[in-house]
Amino acid sequence: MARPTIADIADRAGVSKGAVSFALNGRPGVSDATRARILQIAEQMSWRPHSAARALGASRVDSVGLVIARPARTLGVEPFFAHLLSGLQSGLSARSISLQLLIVENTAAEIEVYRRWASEHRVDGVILVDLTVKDPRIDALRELELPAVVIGGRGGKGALASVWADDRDAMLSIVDYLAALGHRRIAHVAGTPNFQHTQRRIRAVRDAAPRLGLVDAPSLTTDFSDAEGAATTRKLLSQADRPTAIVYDSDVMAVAGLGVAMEMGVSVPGDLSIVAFDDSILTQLMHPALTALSRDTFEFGRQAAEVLLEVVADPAKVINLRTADPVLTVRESTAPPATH
Amino acid sequence: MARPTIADIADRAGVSKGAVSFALNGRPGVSDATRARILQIAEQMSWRPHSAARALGASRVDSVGLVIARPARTLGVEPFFAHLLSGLQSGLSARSISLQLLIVENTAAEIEVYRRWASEHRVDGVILVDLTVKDPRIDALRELELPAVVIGGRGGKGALASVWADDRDAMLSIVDYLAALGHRRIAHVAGTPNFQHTQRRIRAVRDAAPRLGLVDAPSLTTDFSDAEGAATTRKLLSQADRPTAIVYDSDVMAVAGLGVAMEMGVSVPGDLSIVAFDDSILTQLMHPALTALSRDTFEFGRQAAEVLLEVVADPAKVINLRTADPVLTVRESTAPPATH
DNA sequence: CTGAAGTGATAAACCGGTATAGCTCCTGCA
DNA sequence: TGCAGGAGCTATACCGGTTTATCACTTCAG
Repeated sequence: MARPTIADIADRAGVSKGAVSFALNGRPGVSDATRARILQIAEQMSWRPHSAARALGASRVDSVGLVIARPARTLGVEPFFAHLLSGLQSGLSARSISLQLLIVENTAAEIEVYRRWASEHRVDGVILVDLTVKDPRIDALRELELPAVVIGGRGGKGALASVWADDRDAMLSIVDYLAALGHRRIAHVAGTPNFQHTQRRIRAVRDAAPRLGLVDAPSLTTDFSDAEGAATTRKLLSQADRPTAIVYDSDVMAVAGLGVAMEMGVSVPGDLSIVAFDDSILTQLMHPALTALSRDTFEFGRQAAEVLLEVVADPAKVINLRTADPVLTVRESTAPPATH
Repeated sequence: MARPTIADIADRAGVSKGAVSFALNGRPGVSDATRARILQIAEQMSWRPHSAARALGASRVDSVGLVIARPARTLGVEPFFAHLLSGLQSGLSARSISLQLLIVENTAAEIEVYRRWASEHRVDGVILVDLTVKDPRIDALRELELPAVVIGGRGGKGALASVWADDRDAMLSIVDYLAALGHRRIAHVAGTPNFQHTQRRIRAVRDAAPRLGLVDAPSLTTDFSDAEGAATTRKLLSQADRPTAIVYDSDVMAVAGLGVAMEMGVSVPGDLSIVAFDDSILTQLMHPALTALSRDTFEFGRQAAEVLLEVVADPAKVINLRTADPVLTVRESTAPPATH
């Protein structure tokens, strides 16, 4: 017999389909002896529930979705998503819930996917990444009544559950460290301005500047690409009063920045300190290796999965979980500024 | 009405459920007029099929799976999977088939996933990557009767469909180019020896050596990590007769190798030419930018998706599709060897 | 004029589970 | 002795589609 159904098990055990269902789902209604017998037969026939049948009856599909709205070209270089995925799966596998992944070009397409998933009952809930200012996805998901958890930002006014890290504190820890080394001209090469976390990081730099006596602390926004990271660095290093330290919002941009420094004959960390707001193997492949802020992205994903499952189980619940703070891993790209 | 079913549509149209099903699936049994009316009502009620219900009835779930058996840590740096995913989706989205992604630690876990997916009817077929010599997954999938397409290798003796690129020709194009530049001492830092493509590349180097008059052409295997890439490079460059050119099986190892060369005072491309057997943004971030073999991974994924859908539709079909040959993108890391 | 074939539809079975109403014992208590 | 109540199980409806058997009716060939 290729793929046994509960009817087959019921036959063999000499009981009804209902009894088998009760036994397999650990609910009352069968004696311990019968339950044991049924479980043994199921095991022996290597029975597994047909996911579609279960979904149809129980109106849950044991599957959650993740849509990433970024051009594929910029993906993959950053290990962020790979780690996040692993973490998510680790959190989901406990209850053997599967993950649907979709990469789309933009937010409009992403919302369209949610709409389709909701109407086709393909997922029980979704995970939101790259939260933007006034993010249209929040309203869309609420309207669709699709359970969701936001990663890396707050889910709007009491709307969606979220798992977030404190970007502000993280950025402050970087700027504090650089200031302690003696830097007073610190620049910030930021990401896309419409991302919430970009805004928070920019604000953190701006707010810290007076307290630390920074002469100048500009935040320049980019599109997160290596090209703009390089171009912005070139601009910064061409100024009369060039910064003695630059903080990059991503490791890719930091690497691009390092390349520009070398190309312009600016020594790192002698003339310029570099910090990446994100860690990966990239930062360690460089010479000098880059000082970077390490986040436990795997754990991040794991927690997000758990929160999502809670929200799926009880959509009324609103959870805002703050994860462990990221830590600054100091390597070779930071040093006190040259005295002149 | 939140989520209309075909019964609702049938009510409104004044026909039976069956007629609605026929109309929506474009099969005979209803008149053109009725069909048009039903389609219009469905559209107006923004009806979408309930995926589980359809799966249960039609015994296909419109979903395929991809399992990647690699530690998450080594993923993500290479954009290979991100591009492959996008390509796969592009090929699947046409028939709105969704993709299940799972990252696991090893092949045993991967096979376990296939077993589960098959018995739970979660996917119609799977995509296999990282084919090894005597790959146990092939037999497992055949036994499970799960349609599959192999990416980057042949699917065994007439067993599984495959989409593959010619690694041998690609490697030859690299070695030919280096030999034409004048290099006679060429080393090959290969990946894991149990991967089929590693074997093919090693064989290609070995076979080409006599024809090109290479003095020495060792292939050294690694675990694909930056650490082993660096260590192997260190060993090669410490030899009395060090190679004047090194070909790396991955871009990450090539970057690590470049770092070692710099650290040992070996100038690139003056004293050493470097080629990466895989392209990505990484190679372009370096100084010098690395000469690399570019493959159209997106297209690769798209074709794999199409082949898989054909195999799902007709499991008896065996397709072996050879994709476009990769091309060598020459950048700054290759030059004729120094004369001494 | 009759029978065969074709068209456009319906009703009902079915896919493989879950949920529920109801039935049969058995036990305990008044 | 009677009856409430619970344990243990069965029968059946149901989820939302697909598929098949069947049927009424038209058309057309013989």
